[in-house]
Formats: sequence, structure tokens, C-alpha cells
Amino acid sequence: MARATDGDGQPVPQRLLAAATRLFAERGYDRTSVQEIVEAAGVTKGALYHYFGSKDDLLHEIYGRVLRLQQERLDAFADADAPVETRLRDAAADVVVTTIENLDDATIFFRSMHQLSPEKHKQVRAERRRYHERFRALIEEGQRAGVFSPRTPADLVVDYHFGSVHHLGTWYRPGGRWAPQEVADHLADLLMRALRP
Amino acid sequence: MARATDGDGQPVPQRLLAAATRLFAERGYDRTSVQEIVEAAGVTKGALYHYFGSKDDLLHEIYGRVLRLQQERLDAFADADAPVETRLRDAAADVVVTTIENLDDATIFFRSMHQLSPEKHKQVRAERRRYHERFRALIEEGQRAGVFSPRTPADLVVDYHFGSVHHLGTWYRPGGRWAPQEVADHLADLLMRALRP
Amino acid sequence: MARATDGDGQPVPQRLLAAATRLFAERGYDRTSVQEIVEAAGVTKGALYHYFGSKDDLLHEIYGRVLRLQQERLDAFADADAPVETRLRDAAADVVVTTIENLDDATIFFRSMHQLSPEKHKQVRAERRRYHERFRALIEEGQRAGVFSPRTPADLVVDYHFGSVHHLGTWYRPGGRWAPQEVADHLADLLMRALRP
Amino acid sequence: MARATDGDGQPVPQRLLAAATRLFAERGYDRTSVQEIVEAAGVTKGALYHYFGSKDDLLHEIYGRVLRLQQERLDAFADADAPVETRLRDAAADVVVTTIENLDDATIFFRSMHQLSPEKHKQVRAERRRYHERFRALIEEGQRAGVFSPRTPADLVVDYHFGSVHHLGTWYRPGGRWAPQEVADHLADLLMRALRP
DNA sequence: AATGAATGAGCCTTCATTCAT
DNA sequence: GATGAATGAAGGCTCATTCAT
Repeated sequence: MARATDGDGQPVPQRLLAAATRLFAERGYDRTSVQEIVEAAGVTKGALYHYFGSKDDLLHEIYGRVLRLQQERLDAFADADAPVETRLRDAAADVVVTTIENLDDATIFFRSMHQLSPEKHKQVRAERRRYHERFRALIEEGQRAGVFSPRTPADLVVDYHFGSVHHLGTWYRPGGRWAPQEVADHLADLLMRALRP
Repeated sequence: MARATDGDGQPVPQRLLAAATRLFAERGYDRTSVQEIVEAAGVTKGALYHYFGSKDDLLHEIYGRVLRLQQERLDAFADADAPVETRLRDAAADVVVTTIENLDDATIFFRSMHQLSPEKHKQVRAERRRYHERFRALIEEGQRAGVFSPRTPADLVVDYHFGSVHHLGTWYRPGGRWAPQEVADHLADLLMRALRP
Repeated sequence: MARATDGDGQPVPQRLLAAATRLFAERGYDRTSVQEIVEAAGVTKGALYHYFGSKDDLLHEIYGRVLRLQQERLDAFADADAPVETRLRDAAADVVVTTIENLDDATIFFRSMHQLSPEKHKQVRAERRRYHERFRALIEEGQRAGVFSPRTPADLVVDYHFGSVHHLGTWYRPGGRWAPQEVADHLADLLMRALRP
Repeated sequence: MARATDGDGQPVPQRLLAAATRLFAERGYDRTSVQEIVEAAGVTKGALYHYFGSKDDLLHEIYGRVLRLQQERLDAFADADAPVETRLRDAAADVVVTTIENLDDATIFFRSMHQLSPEKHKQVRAERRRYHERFRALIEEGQRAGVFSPRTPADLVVDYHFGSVHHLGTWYRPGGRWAPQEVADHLADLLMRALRP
């Protein structure tokens, strides 16, 4: 096989994905040209289209990566052997840390969904839905158990918390005032206090 | 004078702005062509460029409209003659209602900021900052007064709440499960409960 | 209005059509680039797409021109007040002369039909069918009247004659051995003799 | 030796040629990609370029196959020991049957000649010329012998008949109204009657 | 106040071909 | 004999903007 890596040691598809992620987050999907991506990755357009069917595929790949990671982590926390308050709090804090640690992915995730092809858009929405529902189930469990207030419908609580996660890309800057874990603790704290009976 | 309005009675610039708002929200700024805007508004390209210097100007105009409206409403609630809990709660609920009632504007606002020219982008950020600070001041006032818990830095509380406002465009659908006011009450409620000492 | 003609006095759309016709005949539709067409016409790509929706539209326009012309001429001869032998012979000779006089159009017509979009292809086939049927009706009229031999089904006779018209683009060269009218007389003669009872 | 055939038993070059023939006839030479050919043949690009120097070579091979076959058959009929009317009639009918039985080849032959490289194009024209001349000689022989009318120059007669052969790909559909032999008989019949003194 | 023809730069994608293995 | 990653050139098309009228 012809070499699929170069000086920096990473395979071509990964290099392309990394370049695309950075650029999509920086200037938006529509404002990033395929030319810019291949230049940043140090390959030619032909190479990109050898591995990806379209620019849209690149975006879809990024979505897949985010969805896989987040679902995996949520599942791990939700399945833990611990009281529901602990499980929810840990999951709520973890999604903040994970989002900050992959801020480019997250920025793209929330901003570019409608730039996917309709078909891929639908698929992503469906997977996102599964995630939402797992999180909601945790809240409802606590509400039924009486450890969380039942006043607010669990769906709204999920959207409240994920609004703040969604929003991180807008204001959080690495190296700024707060470490990721601090932000995570504060936001999880706000959620838990809002849910006190 | 040559007509500046047509059958539907609105002046040309307003018609253009209305068409642009709908289209930008529906398919994004970059995916909306000037041609589509003028067709939707029932005028020609020449007319658009007579009233607006560029496509970017249209977007900027929409930003101005949102910023003006939100600042105005926040100021009104924050200046009211009432206890700080009431003022914050009313402002927090009102921004939700106002956002839902202008969901296209809000969708554009949060999604298209980086598509403004750098100069206009900066200006919008500055105005947004003023808004953020007014809101934060309210929270800090309550924290100093001891009616809100001082545990979470006020800046983070503001971002927490505005995350959920930002997020509305993603999930809220008019005519769906909840009326605007219900959502507003629930979200303001969550905020107030999270702030309980 | 901005000028739609230039030094050579013809409007831009006509210039584009003329350039496209020459190039499509010379090197084929797929081998002719839009860039080459606009260069030959002395305009820019933007101008082409201002008047034509696609490269395919240009081709379709040429088809329309040929179909209109041929149908018009066939109708004129077929409707004439003369014996059927005369009407058929005149029509058969005329289509040869007209084809030779518009040899580029004809070359494109017979060679590029399958390069039209499926929808336009269908439409062209339908109009071509009408033409074929008018011609066939003339032959059947003569067969019923006993002035033409009924041995060969009229459909096949039409295809026989049109095969030779179709073929002209392959071998006929202006300024060569035969004048258009001579070829037309010979080919019409062959048809009439083949039809003798 | 490594296999040069696979499950379907045919050697790789033949499989490639068969796939190319079908695809070229179906959608045209320029619209068929090398990738599509190798997929249809169930091999890889490397294999194609191992056996053929270029895409153009495939086309040339198809031309060679058609030319060889037609010349062979014409020679057989023309050299037969029979009266000239019989020899011409048989040759004229045979080329129709042979063309119909290899309709893909014929479609490609008449439609794609200008897509050969200039050099190969010239070579094919030369071989085609030889074929034309052999056919013409037959007609001139009959004209000199007085069994065919001398009114029409033999060259034009050849083009008249071959126009109809050329045209077969446009309208003939296997399994349609006429069997190949019927069409051949009718078209040869038309030719012979047109040549009656 | 408004038109709409025309520009020119750039966009995503395709593709025949090469070559190290 | 055969692979398939990679190239590089070109292709059709879009679009914000300008400008003579």
C-alpha cells in the first residue's frame, strides 16, 4: 500500500478529520472550503475524496464521534451502582468536562446540525434523542423516588441543563478564569439545587 | 413618489428584513442567497442594494433589532420597584417569552454571530456584554442581600440561564406541548430554586 | 438595460447559442466545456448562467430550434395542394437540404440526444415522434392510393429515409463533390424508386 | 499462475471489454467512468491498466472488433459465387442482422468515433473507407452490368443504405415488433427496388 | 427609486492515470 | 498479476456585488 501517513505520523483520514474539525469550529462549516481543509491536512483534494464521499461526510463523521463519546460516558455514569443523586450529578458534571475537553467538536455539534444532508440530519437527531431520553430517565427516577422535586417536567430540566452545555462553546475559553472541572462542578451544582424537593 | 410599498402594504425595507429573517432562520445565513431574499420579498436585487449596503447589513440589522428589544425589556424589569427576587424572576421569565415570540430572530442571533463581519461582530459582542452584565448585577445584588446563595459565581449563573434561552431554538416548537408562558415559568422557577440559599 | 450586444452586434444569448452549436458539433457535448463556450462567445460564465439555467439548457435550446424548423417545413410540404407523390418527394428532398444547411444542428441532434436530462430527452422524443408520424402518414396515404408499393411497412420506410438524413453529418462536407440540392434530389429519387409499386 | 478468470469463467480482459461495451452503449463513452467499468467487471483499476493502456484503448478495441466482423462478413458475401444482385442483396441484409445482433457495438461505433484519439480516429476512418469501397464496388459492378440503374452515383447509394444501418441503434428494440431478419429483408428489399433499372 | 445584465472569484466534485508495493 | 492510495487538472455551477440606465 502507498503510505497513508506522512511526517507527522498520523494516517491521512485522521489528519483530514482533525483539520476539518478545527476549521469548522473556527469559521463554520459553510465558510470552510474543501481547499482549506486539504491544505491544512497537507494532502490534495483527490485524497480527501478518496476517503470521504463529500464535505458533508466529514461533518457527519464528526457528529458520529461526538455522539459515540457522549453516549458512552452517559451510559457509564447512569449504569453505575450508586444513589440516583450521585449518578445524575456525576453525569451532569462529566458532560461538561467532556464538552470542554472537545470544545471544537461541541461547537460544531450544536451549530452545524442543519448543514447536514436531510437524511444524515434525521439520523443524528434520532441518536441525540436517545441520549436525551437516557438523561431524562435519570431525572424521572429521582422524581419518583422523591429525592428530586417533581415540579418541573423532566424534559424541561434536561433541556435546561443541556442549554448550558450547548452554550459553553460561546463563552468558555481554555486557560481562562475557570478550569473545566470547576465549571462542571458549578453547573452540576446548580442543577442539583434546582432539583431539591 | 415611486411606491415603496406594495400590495401587502409594508415598506420595501421591512419586507426585505422580514424575508431575510425567515430565510436565515430556516436555512442559515450562508445558505440563503440574495436572490432568494429578493424573490421572497417580491422586489429586485437593485432594490435591496438601494436600502442595504450588503447582505451582511441585513444580518446586522436583525441583530440590532434583537439586541434593542431584549435590552429594553431587561432594563424595564430590572428597574422596576420590587424586591430583587421578583425583578430577577420576572426578567428571567420574560426573556424566555420574548425569545419564543421571536424565535426566528433568536435562532439567527445565536447561530450566525460568526458570520458577521469582524467589525460588526465585535460591536454585537460588546452590546451583548452590556446585557449580560445588567443581568449579572441583579444576581449579585441578591447574593449580597442574602436572598440568593453566593455559592455559584454570578457570571456562571447568567450563562447557565442563558444557555437554556439559547437552546430554545433547538427544541421549542410553537403549537407543541407547552405554551411560551409555561416554559418561561418553569425555566425561571428552575433558576430561582437553584439560587435558593 | 446594460448592453446585451457587443461589437459583433448580436445579443448575448444568440452569441452563446451560436458558439455552443459550433463547438458541440465540432467536438461533442461532453467534450465542450462551459469555459470554451463563453470564451468563444466573448462573455463570462456568469453571463451564460444569467440566460441559461445549465449547460443542458443550451443543448435543449438547440433541439428546440431544429425541431421547430423541421416540423414547420414538413407541415408546409405535407399540406400542399399536390398529388401525394409530389408532396412526399418534395418533403423528402427538403429535409435533406435543410439538414445540410444546418449541418451543425443536425449533427448535434442525432448524436447528443442521450446527453439531455431524462426529462428533456423524453420531451424531445415525443416531438420527434410527431414528426415521424406526419411523414409516415404521407407514405401510408400513397400506399392506400396505390401509387406506392405496400410491401414495406411505412414505419420502416420512414426509418430508412431518415437514416440517410441522420447519416449526412457523417460524410457530407460543404464545398465537396455535391451541392446540397443534388444530394437531396438523389436521395429523394432513391426513396421514390424504392416505393414504386 | 494467478487466476485471470473468476467465478463467471471469462478471462479478465474479456470481462472488462464486455462491461465497457455495455456501459458505453448505455450511457456514452464520456459518461462512463473507469471506476464504473471495473466495478461492473468485478476487478480493480490496477487490473484494467494492466491489460489496457487507457480508457481510449478499450474503445479502440471495440472498434477493432466491429470492423473485423463487418469486413469479414462483407468479404464473404461479396466473394460468393452468385449473380451480383444476389451478392449485394445478401450483403445488404446481412449487415442489418449483424448490426442488430451486436447493437451495443454498433451504437458505440456510430456515436463515439470522435471520442477516439485523433490518431486512432484516423485509423478507424481508413478501415471504414475500405469497407465502404468494397460495398460500392458491388453496386458499380451491377450498374456496369446493367442490372442496377446507373442514375444514382454508387457512393450515394452506399451512404443511403448505411444511413439506415447507422440509424438502427436509434429505433430498433430487441423483442419489439420485428425480428432482425424481417428488418433486414425489408431494408435490403428497399435497396434492391431503389436500384431497379 | 429601481432595474437586471454582467462580472469574477470561488465552490464542491469528478476522473483518468500513476506508482510503490 | 494486481492493488488502491494519491494526484492534479478540469468541470459545471453559484453568488454577492456593481453599474449604466
